[in-house]
This record gives sequence, structure tokens and C-alpha cells, in this order.
Amino acid sequence: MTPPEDMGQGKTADAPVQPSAVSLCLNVLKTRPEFLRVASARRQGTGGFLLQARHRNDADSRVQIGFTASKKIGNAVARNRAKRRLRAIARDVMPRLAKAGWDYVLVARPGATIARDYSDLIRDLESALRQIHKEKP
RNA sequence: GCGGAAGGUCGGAUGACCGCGGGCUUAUGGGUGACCAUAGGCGCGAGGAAAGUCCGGGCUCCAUGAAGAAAGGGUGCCGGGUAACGCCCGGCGGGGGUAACCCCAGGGAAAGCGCCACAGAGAAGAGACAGCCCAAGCAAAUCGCUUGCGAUGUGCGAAGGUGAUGGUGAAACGGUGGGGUAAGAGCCCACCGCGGGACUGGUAACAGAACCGGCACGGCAAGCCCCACCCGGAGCAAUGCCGAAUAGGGGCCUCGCGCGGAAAGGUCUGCGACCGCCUUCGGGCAACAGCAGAGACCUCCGCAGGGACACUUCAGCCCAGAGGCCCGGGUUGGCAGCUAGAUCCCGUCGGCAACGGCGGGGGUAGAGGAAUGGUCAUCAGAGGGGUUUCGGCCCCCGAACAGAACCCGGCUUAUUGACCUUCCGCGCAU
RNA sequence: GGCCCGUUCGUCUAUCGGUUAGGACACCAGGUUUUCAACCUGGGAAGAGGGGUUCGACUCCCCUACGGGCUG
Repeated sequence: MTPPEDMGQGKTADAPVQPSAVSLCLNVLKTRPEFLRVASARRQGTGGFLLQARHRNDADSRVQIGFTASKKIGNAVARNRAKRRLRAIARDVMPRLAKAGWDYVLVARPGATIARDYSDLIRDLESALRQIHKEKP
């Protein structure tokens, strides 16, 4: 497995303007209107979760990510665990495949998000991002 | 050894890499600065229930304070513990278990009201009904004879007696046995039950009990209620501060601006020493102190009324506004509250215990859409499955319930198992 | 987070501690009709779960589960 610090250092060396992986993931969607806007745009289901995405038509080039786990997932422990796993795969995949100026929302699925193998979740997100970017508006 | 009972402890360990939330800190850059950004370093980071929100508090705000009463709600054997509790401890009473032990909202039903379906004669203060007994009387039968009277038993039987008997029912106005009687009945007796109870023990609940009473007083108060005690309401999304933005609002409702007095002060009117200014030297102007007066206003006092106080009273405050309700507009920022507290551990003393006193020691989650995740390694692991030469070895599976949101004390509920302590019953050995 | 309320046939709802738990719509069967609808007749179907009080609980009390509302 490639050491992540090598990858990060290489990126910052090439393009210092681009935000690092950490700051990228810190932009989190919070309010209900933001979530509703993203949900009304494109969506792509996978084995472990549902991905929603939308290109904000503004000058801001940041990437924003939101996480959703409804009461269907289970009790508070299960909901938190699902969000953590989604956050973990987003941290892994998003710096490589996310497009500037887009909002993404990851919606947990009952059972699957917690039970599915971690490497499968990574592959799910990679393929889902490719699909969702391929779609024509 | 088997089967039980009670109480307690733990809630996997170590490590690697990549990440998360606070805190402290270093460097660089920016900024006058508070500070911000980036990169590092150090250290900390969920529970026994963090849960349910069922009780009790702290804290904050609301109402000016005190008292009282009503309403409403809660608690309910006794004593103790506690900040407090509906919690805990120790007793008492009742029930269950061979026992260890467990369970119980466990005050009052002679203060009153209400209810007790169906069944049953009857369901609450009681007598009706059926039945039983029976004087008079009636009927037929037998016997005697003086032939229309007497006797005997039988049947019916108004009035009267009786409360034993009565398919029932959750519950039936004491039970069993004997005596007694026309039939019966605590009518009488024995035992049991019940009620009262001097006295004794105990702080008390309560226990024991001489003696008395022939027996009345059914159940339900988690039905209303009575008694005793407790309780103001809302909740950290409370609340305070800073900033931004909008507005500088609208509507509805309730009650009000009264009377009398005082004159210390303000005020006003008159007089006005000294000083000041002006002067045509006559005086004039202004005004402090002082004196006298006035009572419009301020002020003060009294009375009446009103006001918000959930109600009433009193006190206080206010009196020209005071108050209540609703609608509309803006913001979705920051800081505080925010974690050391009725705290935990150890020792010792008091206490049966809950707990308390004293001494010593320990401590770092504090987020704000919300932090613990991912990939692994080693070890531990009650036990289960497979294999077996029954010593074992090897392989596989193998933690549950669950995440702080102001903080504590309890209760309740969920939960993988393991371990420890004490106790009871049975069996075996000595 | 905090504060409240509720749970009865498939659905919406009644029900002074004593019932076989009532009604409407829906469902099923039969009748009517050439057939369908409508109509008529009949039928099935419920007290969230657990404990307690009581002779007896949908009803009263406690606990749990689930659902809903309000709140800056």
C-alpha cells in the first residue's frame, strides 16, 4: 500500500494552491437546505451506500461533503458507526477523485454500510464517482 | 460432589500505521493587536447502565416579600440514614419456600357517599320468600260407648313461633360436637375462631396476656373520600453579555388618573442688610443670606381607589400611566453558563446496618449536526463444534447491551460471560 | 437535548370495573343481474407487551416497547 504521506507531499509540492486532503474533508455540509439541494441533483446507488452529487455553479472551487444516517440504520451507536465508516472511505478516495466545486452527500444504507467489507466500500465509492461524473446534465 | 440463595467486582490486554475532538506548546507566514493559517511536538479523550426520563436535588430565570386558605398533585406500618426522595438500612405484620432467603402502595371501611355483574330466598345493618313447628278450627280414619260425644294418632292449618334448612356465589350475619326444644336458635356447655382488654416487654410499629363479652363490626379506598405529611412555575433550546441585521412597528383587552392637609426644601410673590453694576447722586437694576406670605406645580403626609403579583390578607413599591395577550419584521454569528462535586479511594473511630466523624491520598472528555474510525499483529478467553492412540495435540467460531450533550443522588430497563465472598439443602467419606 | 400526549378488527373510531368488546368503510360467501356496479342476506376479523390491585381489568396502578406533537 502506498504511504499516504508520500502522496500528499507530492501533491502539495506540485500544486501548493490546491487544499490538502484534511482541509478538503473539513468542509462539511450542515444545514437541511444544503442537503436538499444536493439530493435533488444526481444520485448513484451502490452496495454499501447511496451517493448524491451536485456541481455548485459558483466561483468557489472547494469540495463539500455531507453524511446522512437516518433512524432506519439503527440506534445511536449504529448511526455513528455508519457515518464514521463513510467518513473513512471519503477521506481515502475523495482527494483523488473529487472534482472542484462539487457537493457530495453519502447516505448510509441499513445493514450494508456497517456489514460490508471496507475494501468493497472503497471500490464502491470509486466506481460511483466515475459514474456520477460521466452523466451529462 | 450435586442442587440452590444472597451480595460484590470486571465490562479484554499490548503494540504498529493512517485519521478524529479538545488542551498546552514550537516554528514559519499574515496581522498594530486580540488572533488566524500551515507544519510539527507533548499529553488527554464515553458508560455501568452514558439509556428510559420514573422520582429527588443543585443551578438559572419568572412572580416585590411574608403569612394563610382553596384547588390540584404526590406519599402512606414503625424507627433511623440522607441535601432530599417515591431511595437506602434495621425492625414489625402478612404471604411463599424443607431451608438459606424472597415478595407485599402495608394508614382509616363504627365520618359519609357509591359499587358488589351472573347465580341465588337473600349482597349489607335484615327481613321478606320457600320451608319447619303449632293453639283454635276443619277433614277423614280407628277405638270406646250413653249414638253424638270422648280419646288416639294422621293431614290441612289464618294468627303466632322459628332463623337451623335453601341448585348459588369471590363473599351468606361464627365453626364442629353435645345438650335442649313443639320446632328450633350461643338458648346452654366443651374446643376452636372473634371482639374488648388491666398489665408486661419494646423508642415505636407490635408481641404476649389475666380477665370480660355469647358474637356485634362482610368486601372494595391502585372508587369518591377522610386523616397525617410534602409540593410555586418553567427548564441549560434556562439565562447573561457582545456583534450583525431588520423594525423604530401593528392589533385587541383590563383598570386608572380622586379628595384633604402640610410648608422643612424646591418654586412663586413682596420686602430686602452687605457686596456688585449703572447713575442726572434723587435713586435704579440684578440678586445671595434673611424675613413675611402663597399653595398652581415639584415635594411630603393622610384617606380612598387602582396596578402587576394564579387567590386572599398584610407590608412594601408605583400612580400617570400600569399590565396582559396576539400578530408582524430581522438573525440562524460569537463568548459565557461548562464541569471540583452532597466527589472517589485507603486507614481509623462510632454504629447491627444504611451512614457519619477524623486523617492521608487521587484527579486533566467537555463537543456544539456533534469527536473513538479503518487496516492489522501478538497474547488471554468461559465454552461450543470437528479430530483422537482419551494424556493430549491440531483446526474453526468466540463479548453483549450500548455513545457524554449543564451537573449530581436514586429507581427502572437492556446485557456477553467470567471471577470472588458468604450462606442453605441433599448425598458420600472421615 | 428538554417537555408532553397516545396505542382497541385491514383502516377510522365507540365502550360508568361485570359483553359474545359495538359501528362505519374495506374483505369473503350467497342472492339479485345476460354480466359488472349498486342493493339484500350472512360471515370472519381487535384490547401493544409484562406485572400488580380486585371475586372479576380494554377500563385502575407500575414498568417496558412503539408511534406522534411542542420547544431556540
